[in-house]
Amino acid sequence: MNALLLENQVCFAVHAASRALDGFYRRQLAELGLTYPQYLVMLVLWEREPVTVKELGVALRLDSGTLSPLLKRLEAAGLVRRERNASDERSVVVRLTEAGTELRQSALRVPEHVANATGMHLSELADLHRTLGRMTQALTEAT
Amino acid sequence: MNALLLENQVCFAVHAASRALDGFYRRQLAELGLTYPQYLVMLVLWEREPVTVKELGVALRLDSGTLSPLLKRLEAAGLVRRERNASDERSVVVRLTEAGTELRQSALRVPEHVANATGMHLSELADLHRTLGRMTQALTEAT
DNA sequence: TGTAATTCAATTGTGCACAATTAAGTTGCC
DNA sequence: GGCAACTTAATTGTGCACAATTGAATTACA
Repeated sequence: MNALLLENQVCFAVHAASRALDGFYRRQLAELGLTYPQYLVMLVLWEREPVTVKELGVALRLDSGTLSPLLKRLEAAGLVRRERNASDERSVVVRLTEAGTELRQSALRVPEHVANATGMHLSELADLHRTLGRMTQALTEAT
Repeated sequence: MNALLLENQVCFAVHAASRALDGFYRRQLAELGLTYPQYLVMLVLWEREPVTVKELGVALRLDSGTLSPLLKRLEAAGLVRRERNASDERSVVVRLTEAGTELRQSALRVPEHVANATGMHLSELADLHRTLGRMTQALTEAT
């Protein structure tokens, strides 16, 4: 077996799956006016608002180079507000606007659509979730 | 269970795994002077050269908007040559240079390093590969 | 108290991804 | 032969990802 064969590389399978998922979300989220990474940010906000940019970065493993312009676009779309923390001027707190809060209702049906589109059983998805989590953890810690 | 909880979403697990893998490859491939997508293109070329841009797009599921600038960077790095097909001027054929061919030797050890870094057994990786392939297929076909 | 180290966000620059469009070339069909 | 339909790359524009740097603010501590 040739180690360099594209078909043999799990890396490519992960990469391709990620893009396929991204593409599916793009179609689903178009009517909400969100991209996939913007949707991920909104998920965190719907869970526990307000959050700082720092906290968003930890939750999503993204840095400010990605988050700053993304949050500006969400702000321009009227879904979030950003304000400096009065007690620590270094940190920026992100809050939902009313429109941002309301968007949650429209987003509720998305996960089910995606789960259906994968053609997999919930138990398989749970397995996959667990396996990928373990792999991500190991890769993050590896040199 | 809250369907919109970030932790419950397989989508995020796939997304995060893809980026973790990308990051690990970035470190591994830095000394070869390749990015991860460039490495994927080189894998195809090492397998079956020459190939057209079209064929690369099919193999990697990427369009010319991604491939054209990427191939120009590989050409600027002296790893590939691009030339129009004489019999069909629409198609561009990509070939390895000598340096591009030789780079394969240095790339041979990369897959093993990655496999180790995932902390998973080969059988688990094979399972994961199969599962993701199935999911990607289903998502691509879904509306 | 004053300074060094740290924290946090923003910015800059490079590269990937994809939609939409453009342009050139080929093929099919009358 | 001539025109319509199709194929193939390239380009343009938008957005994500991350490294490196900058700058402001806070904290630690000598």
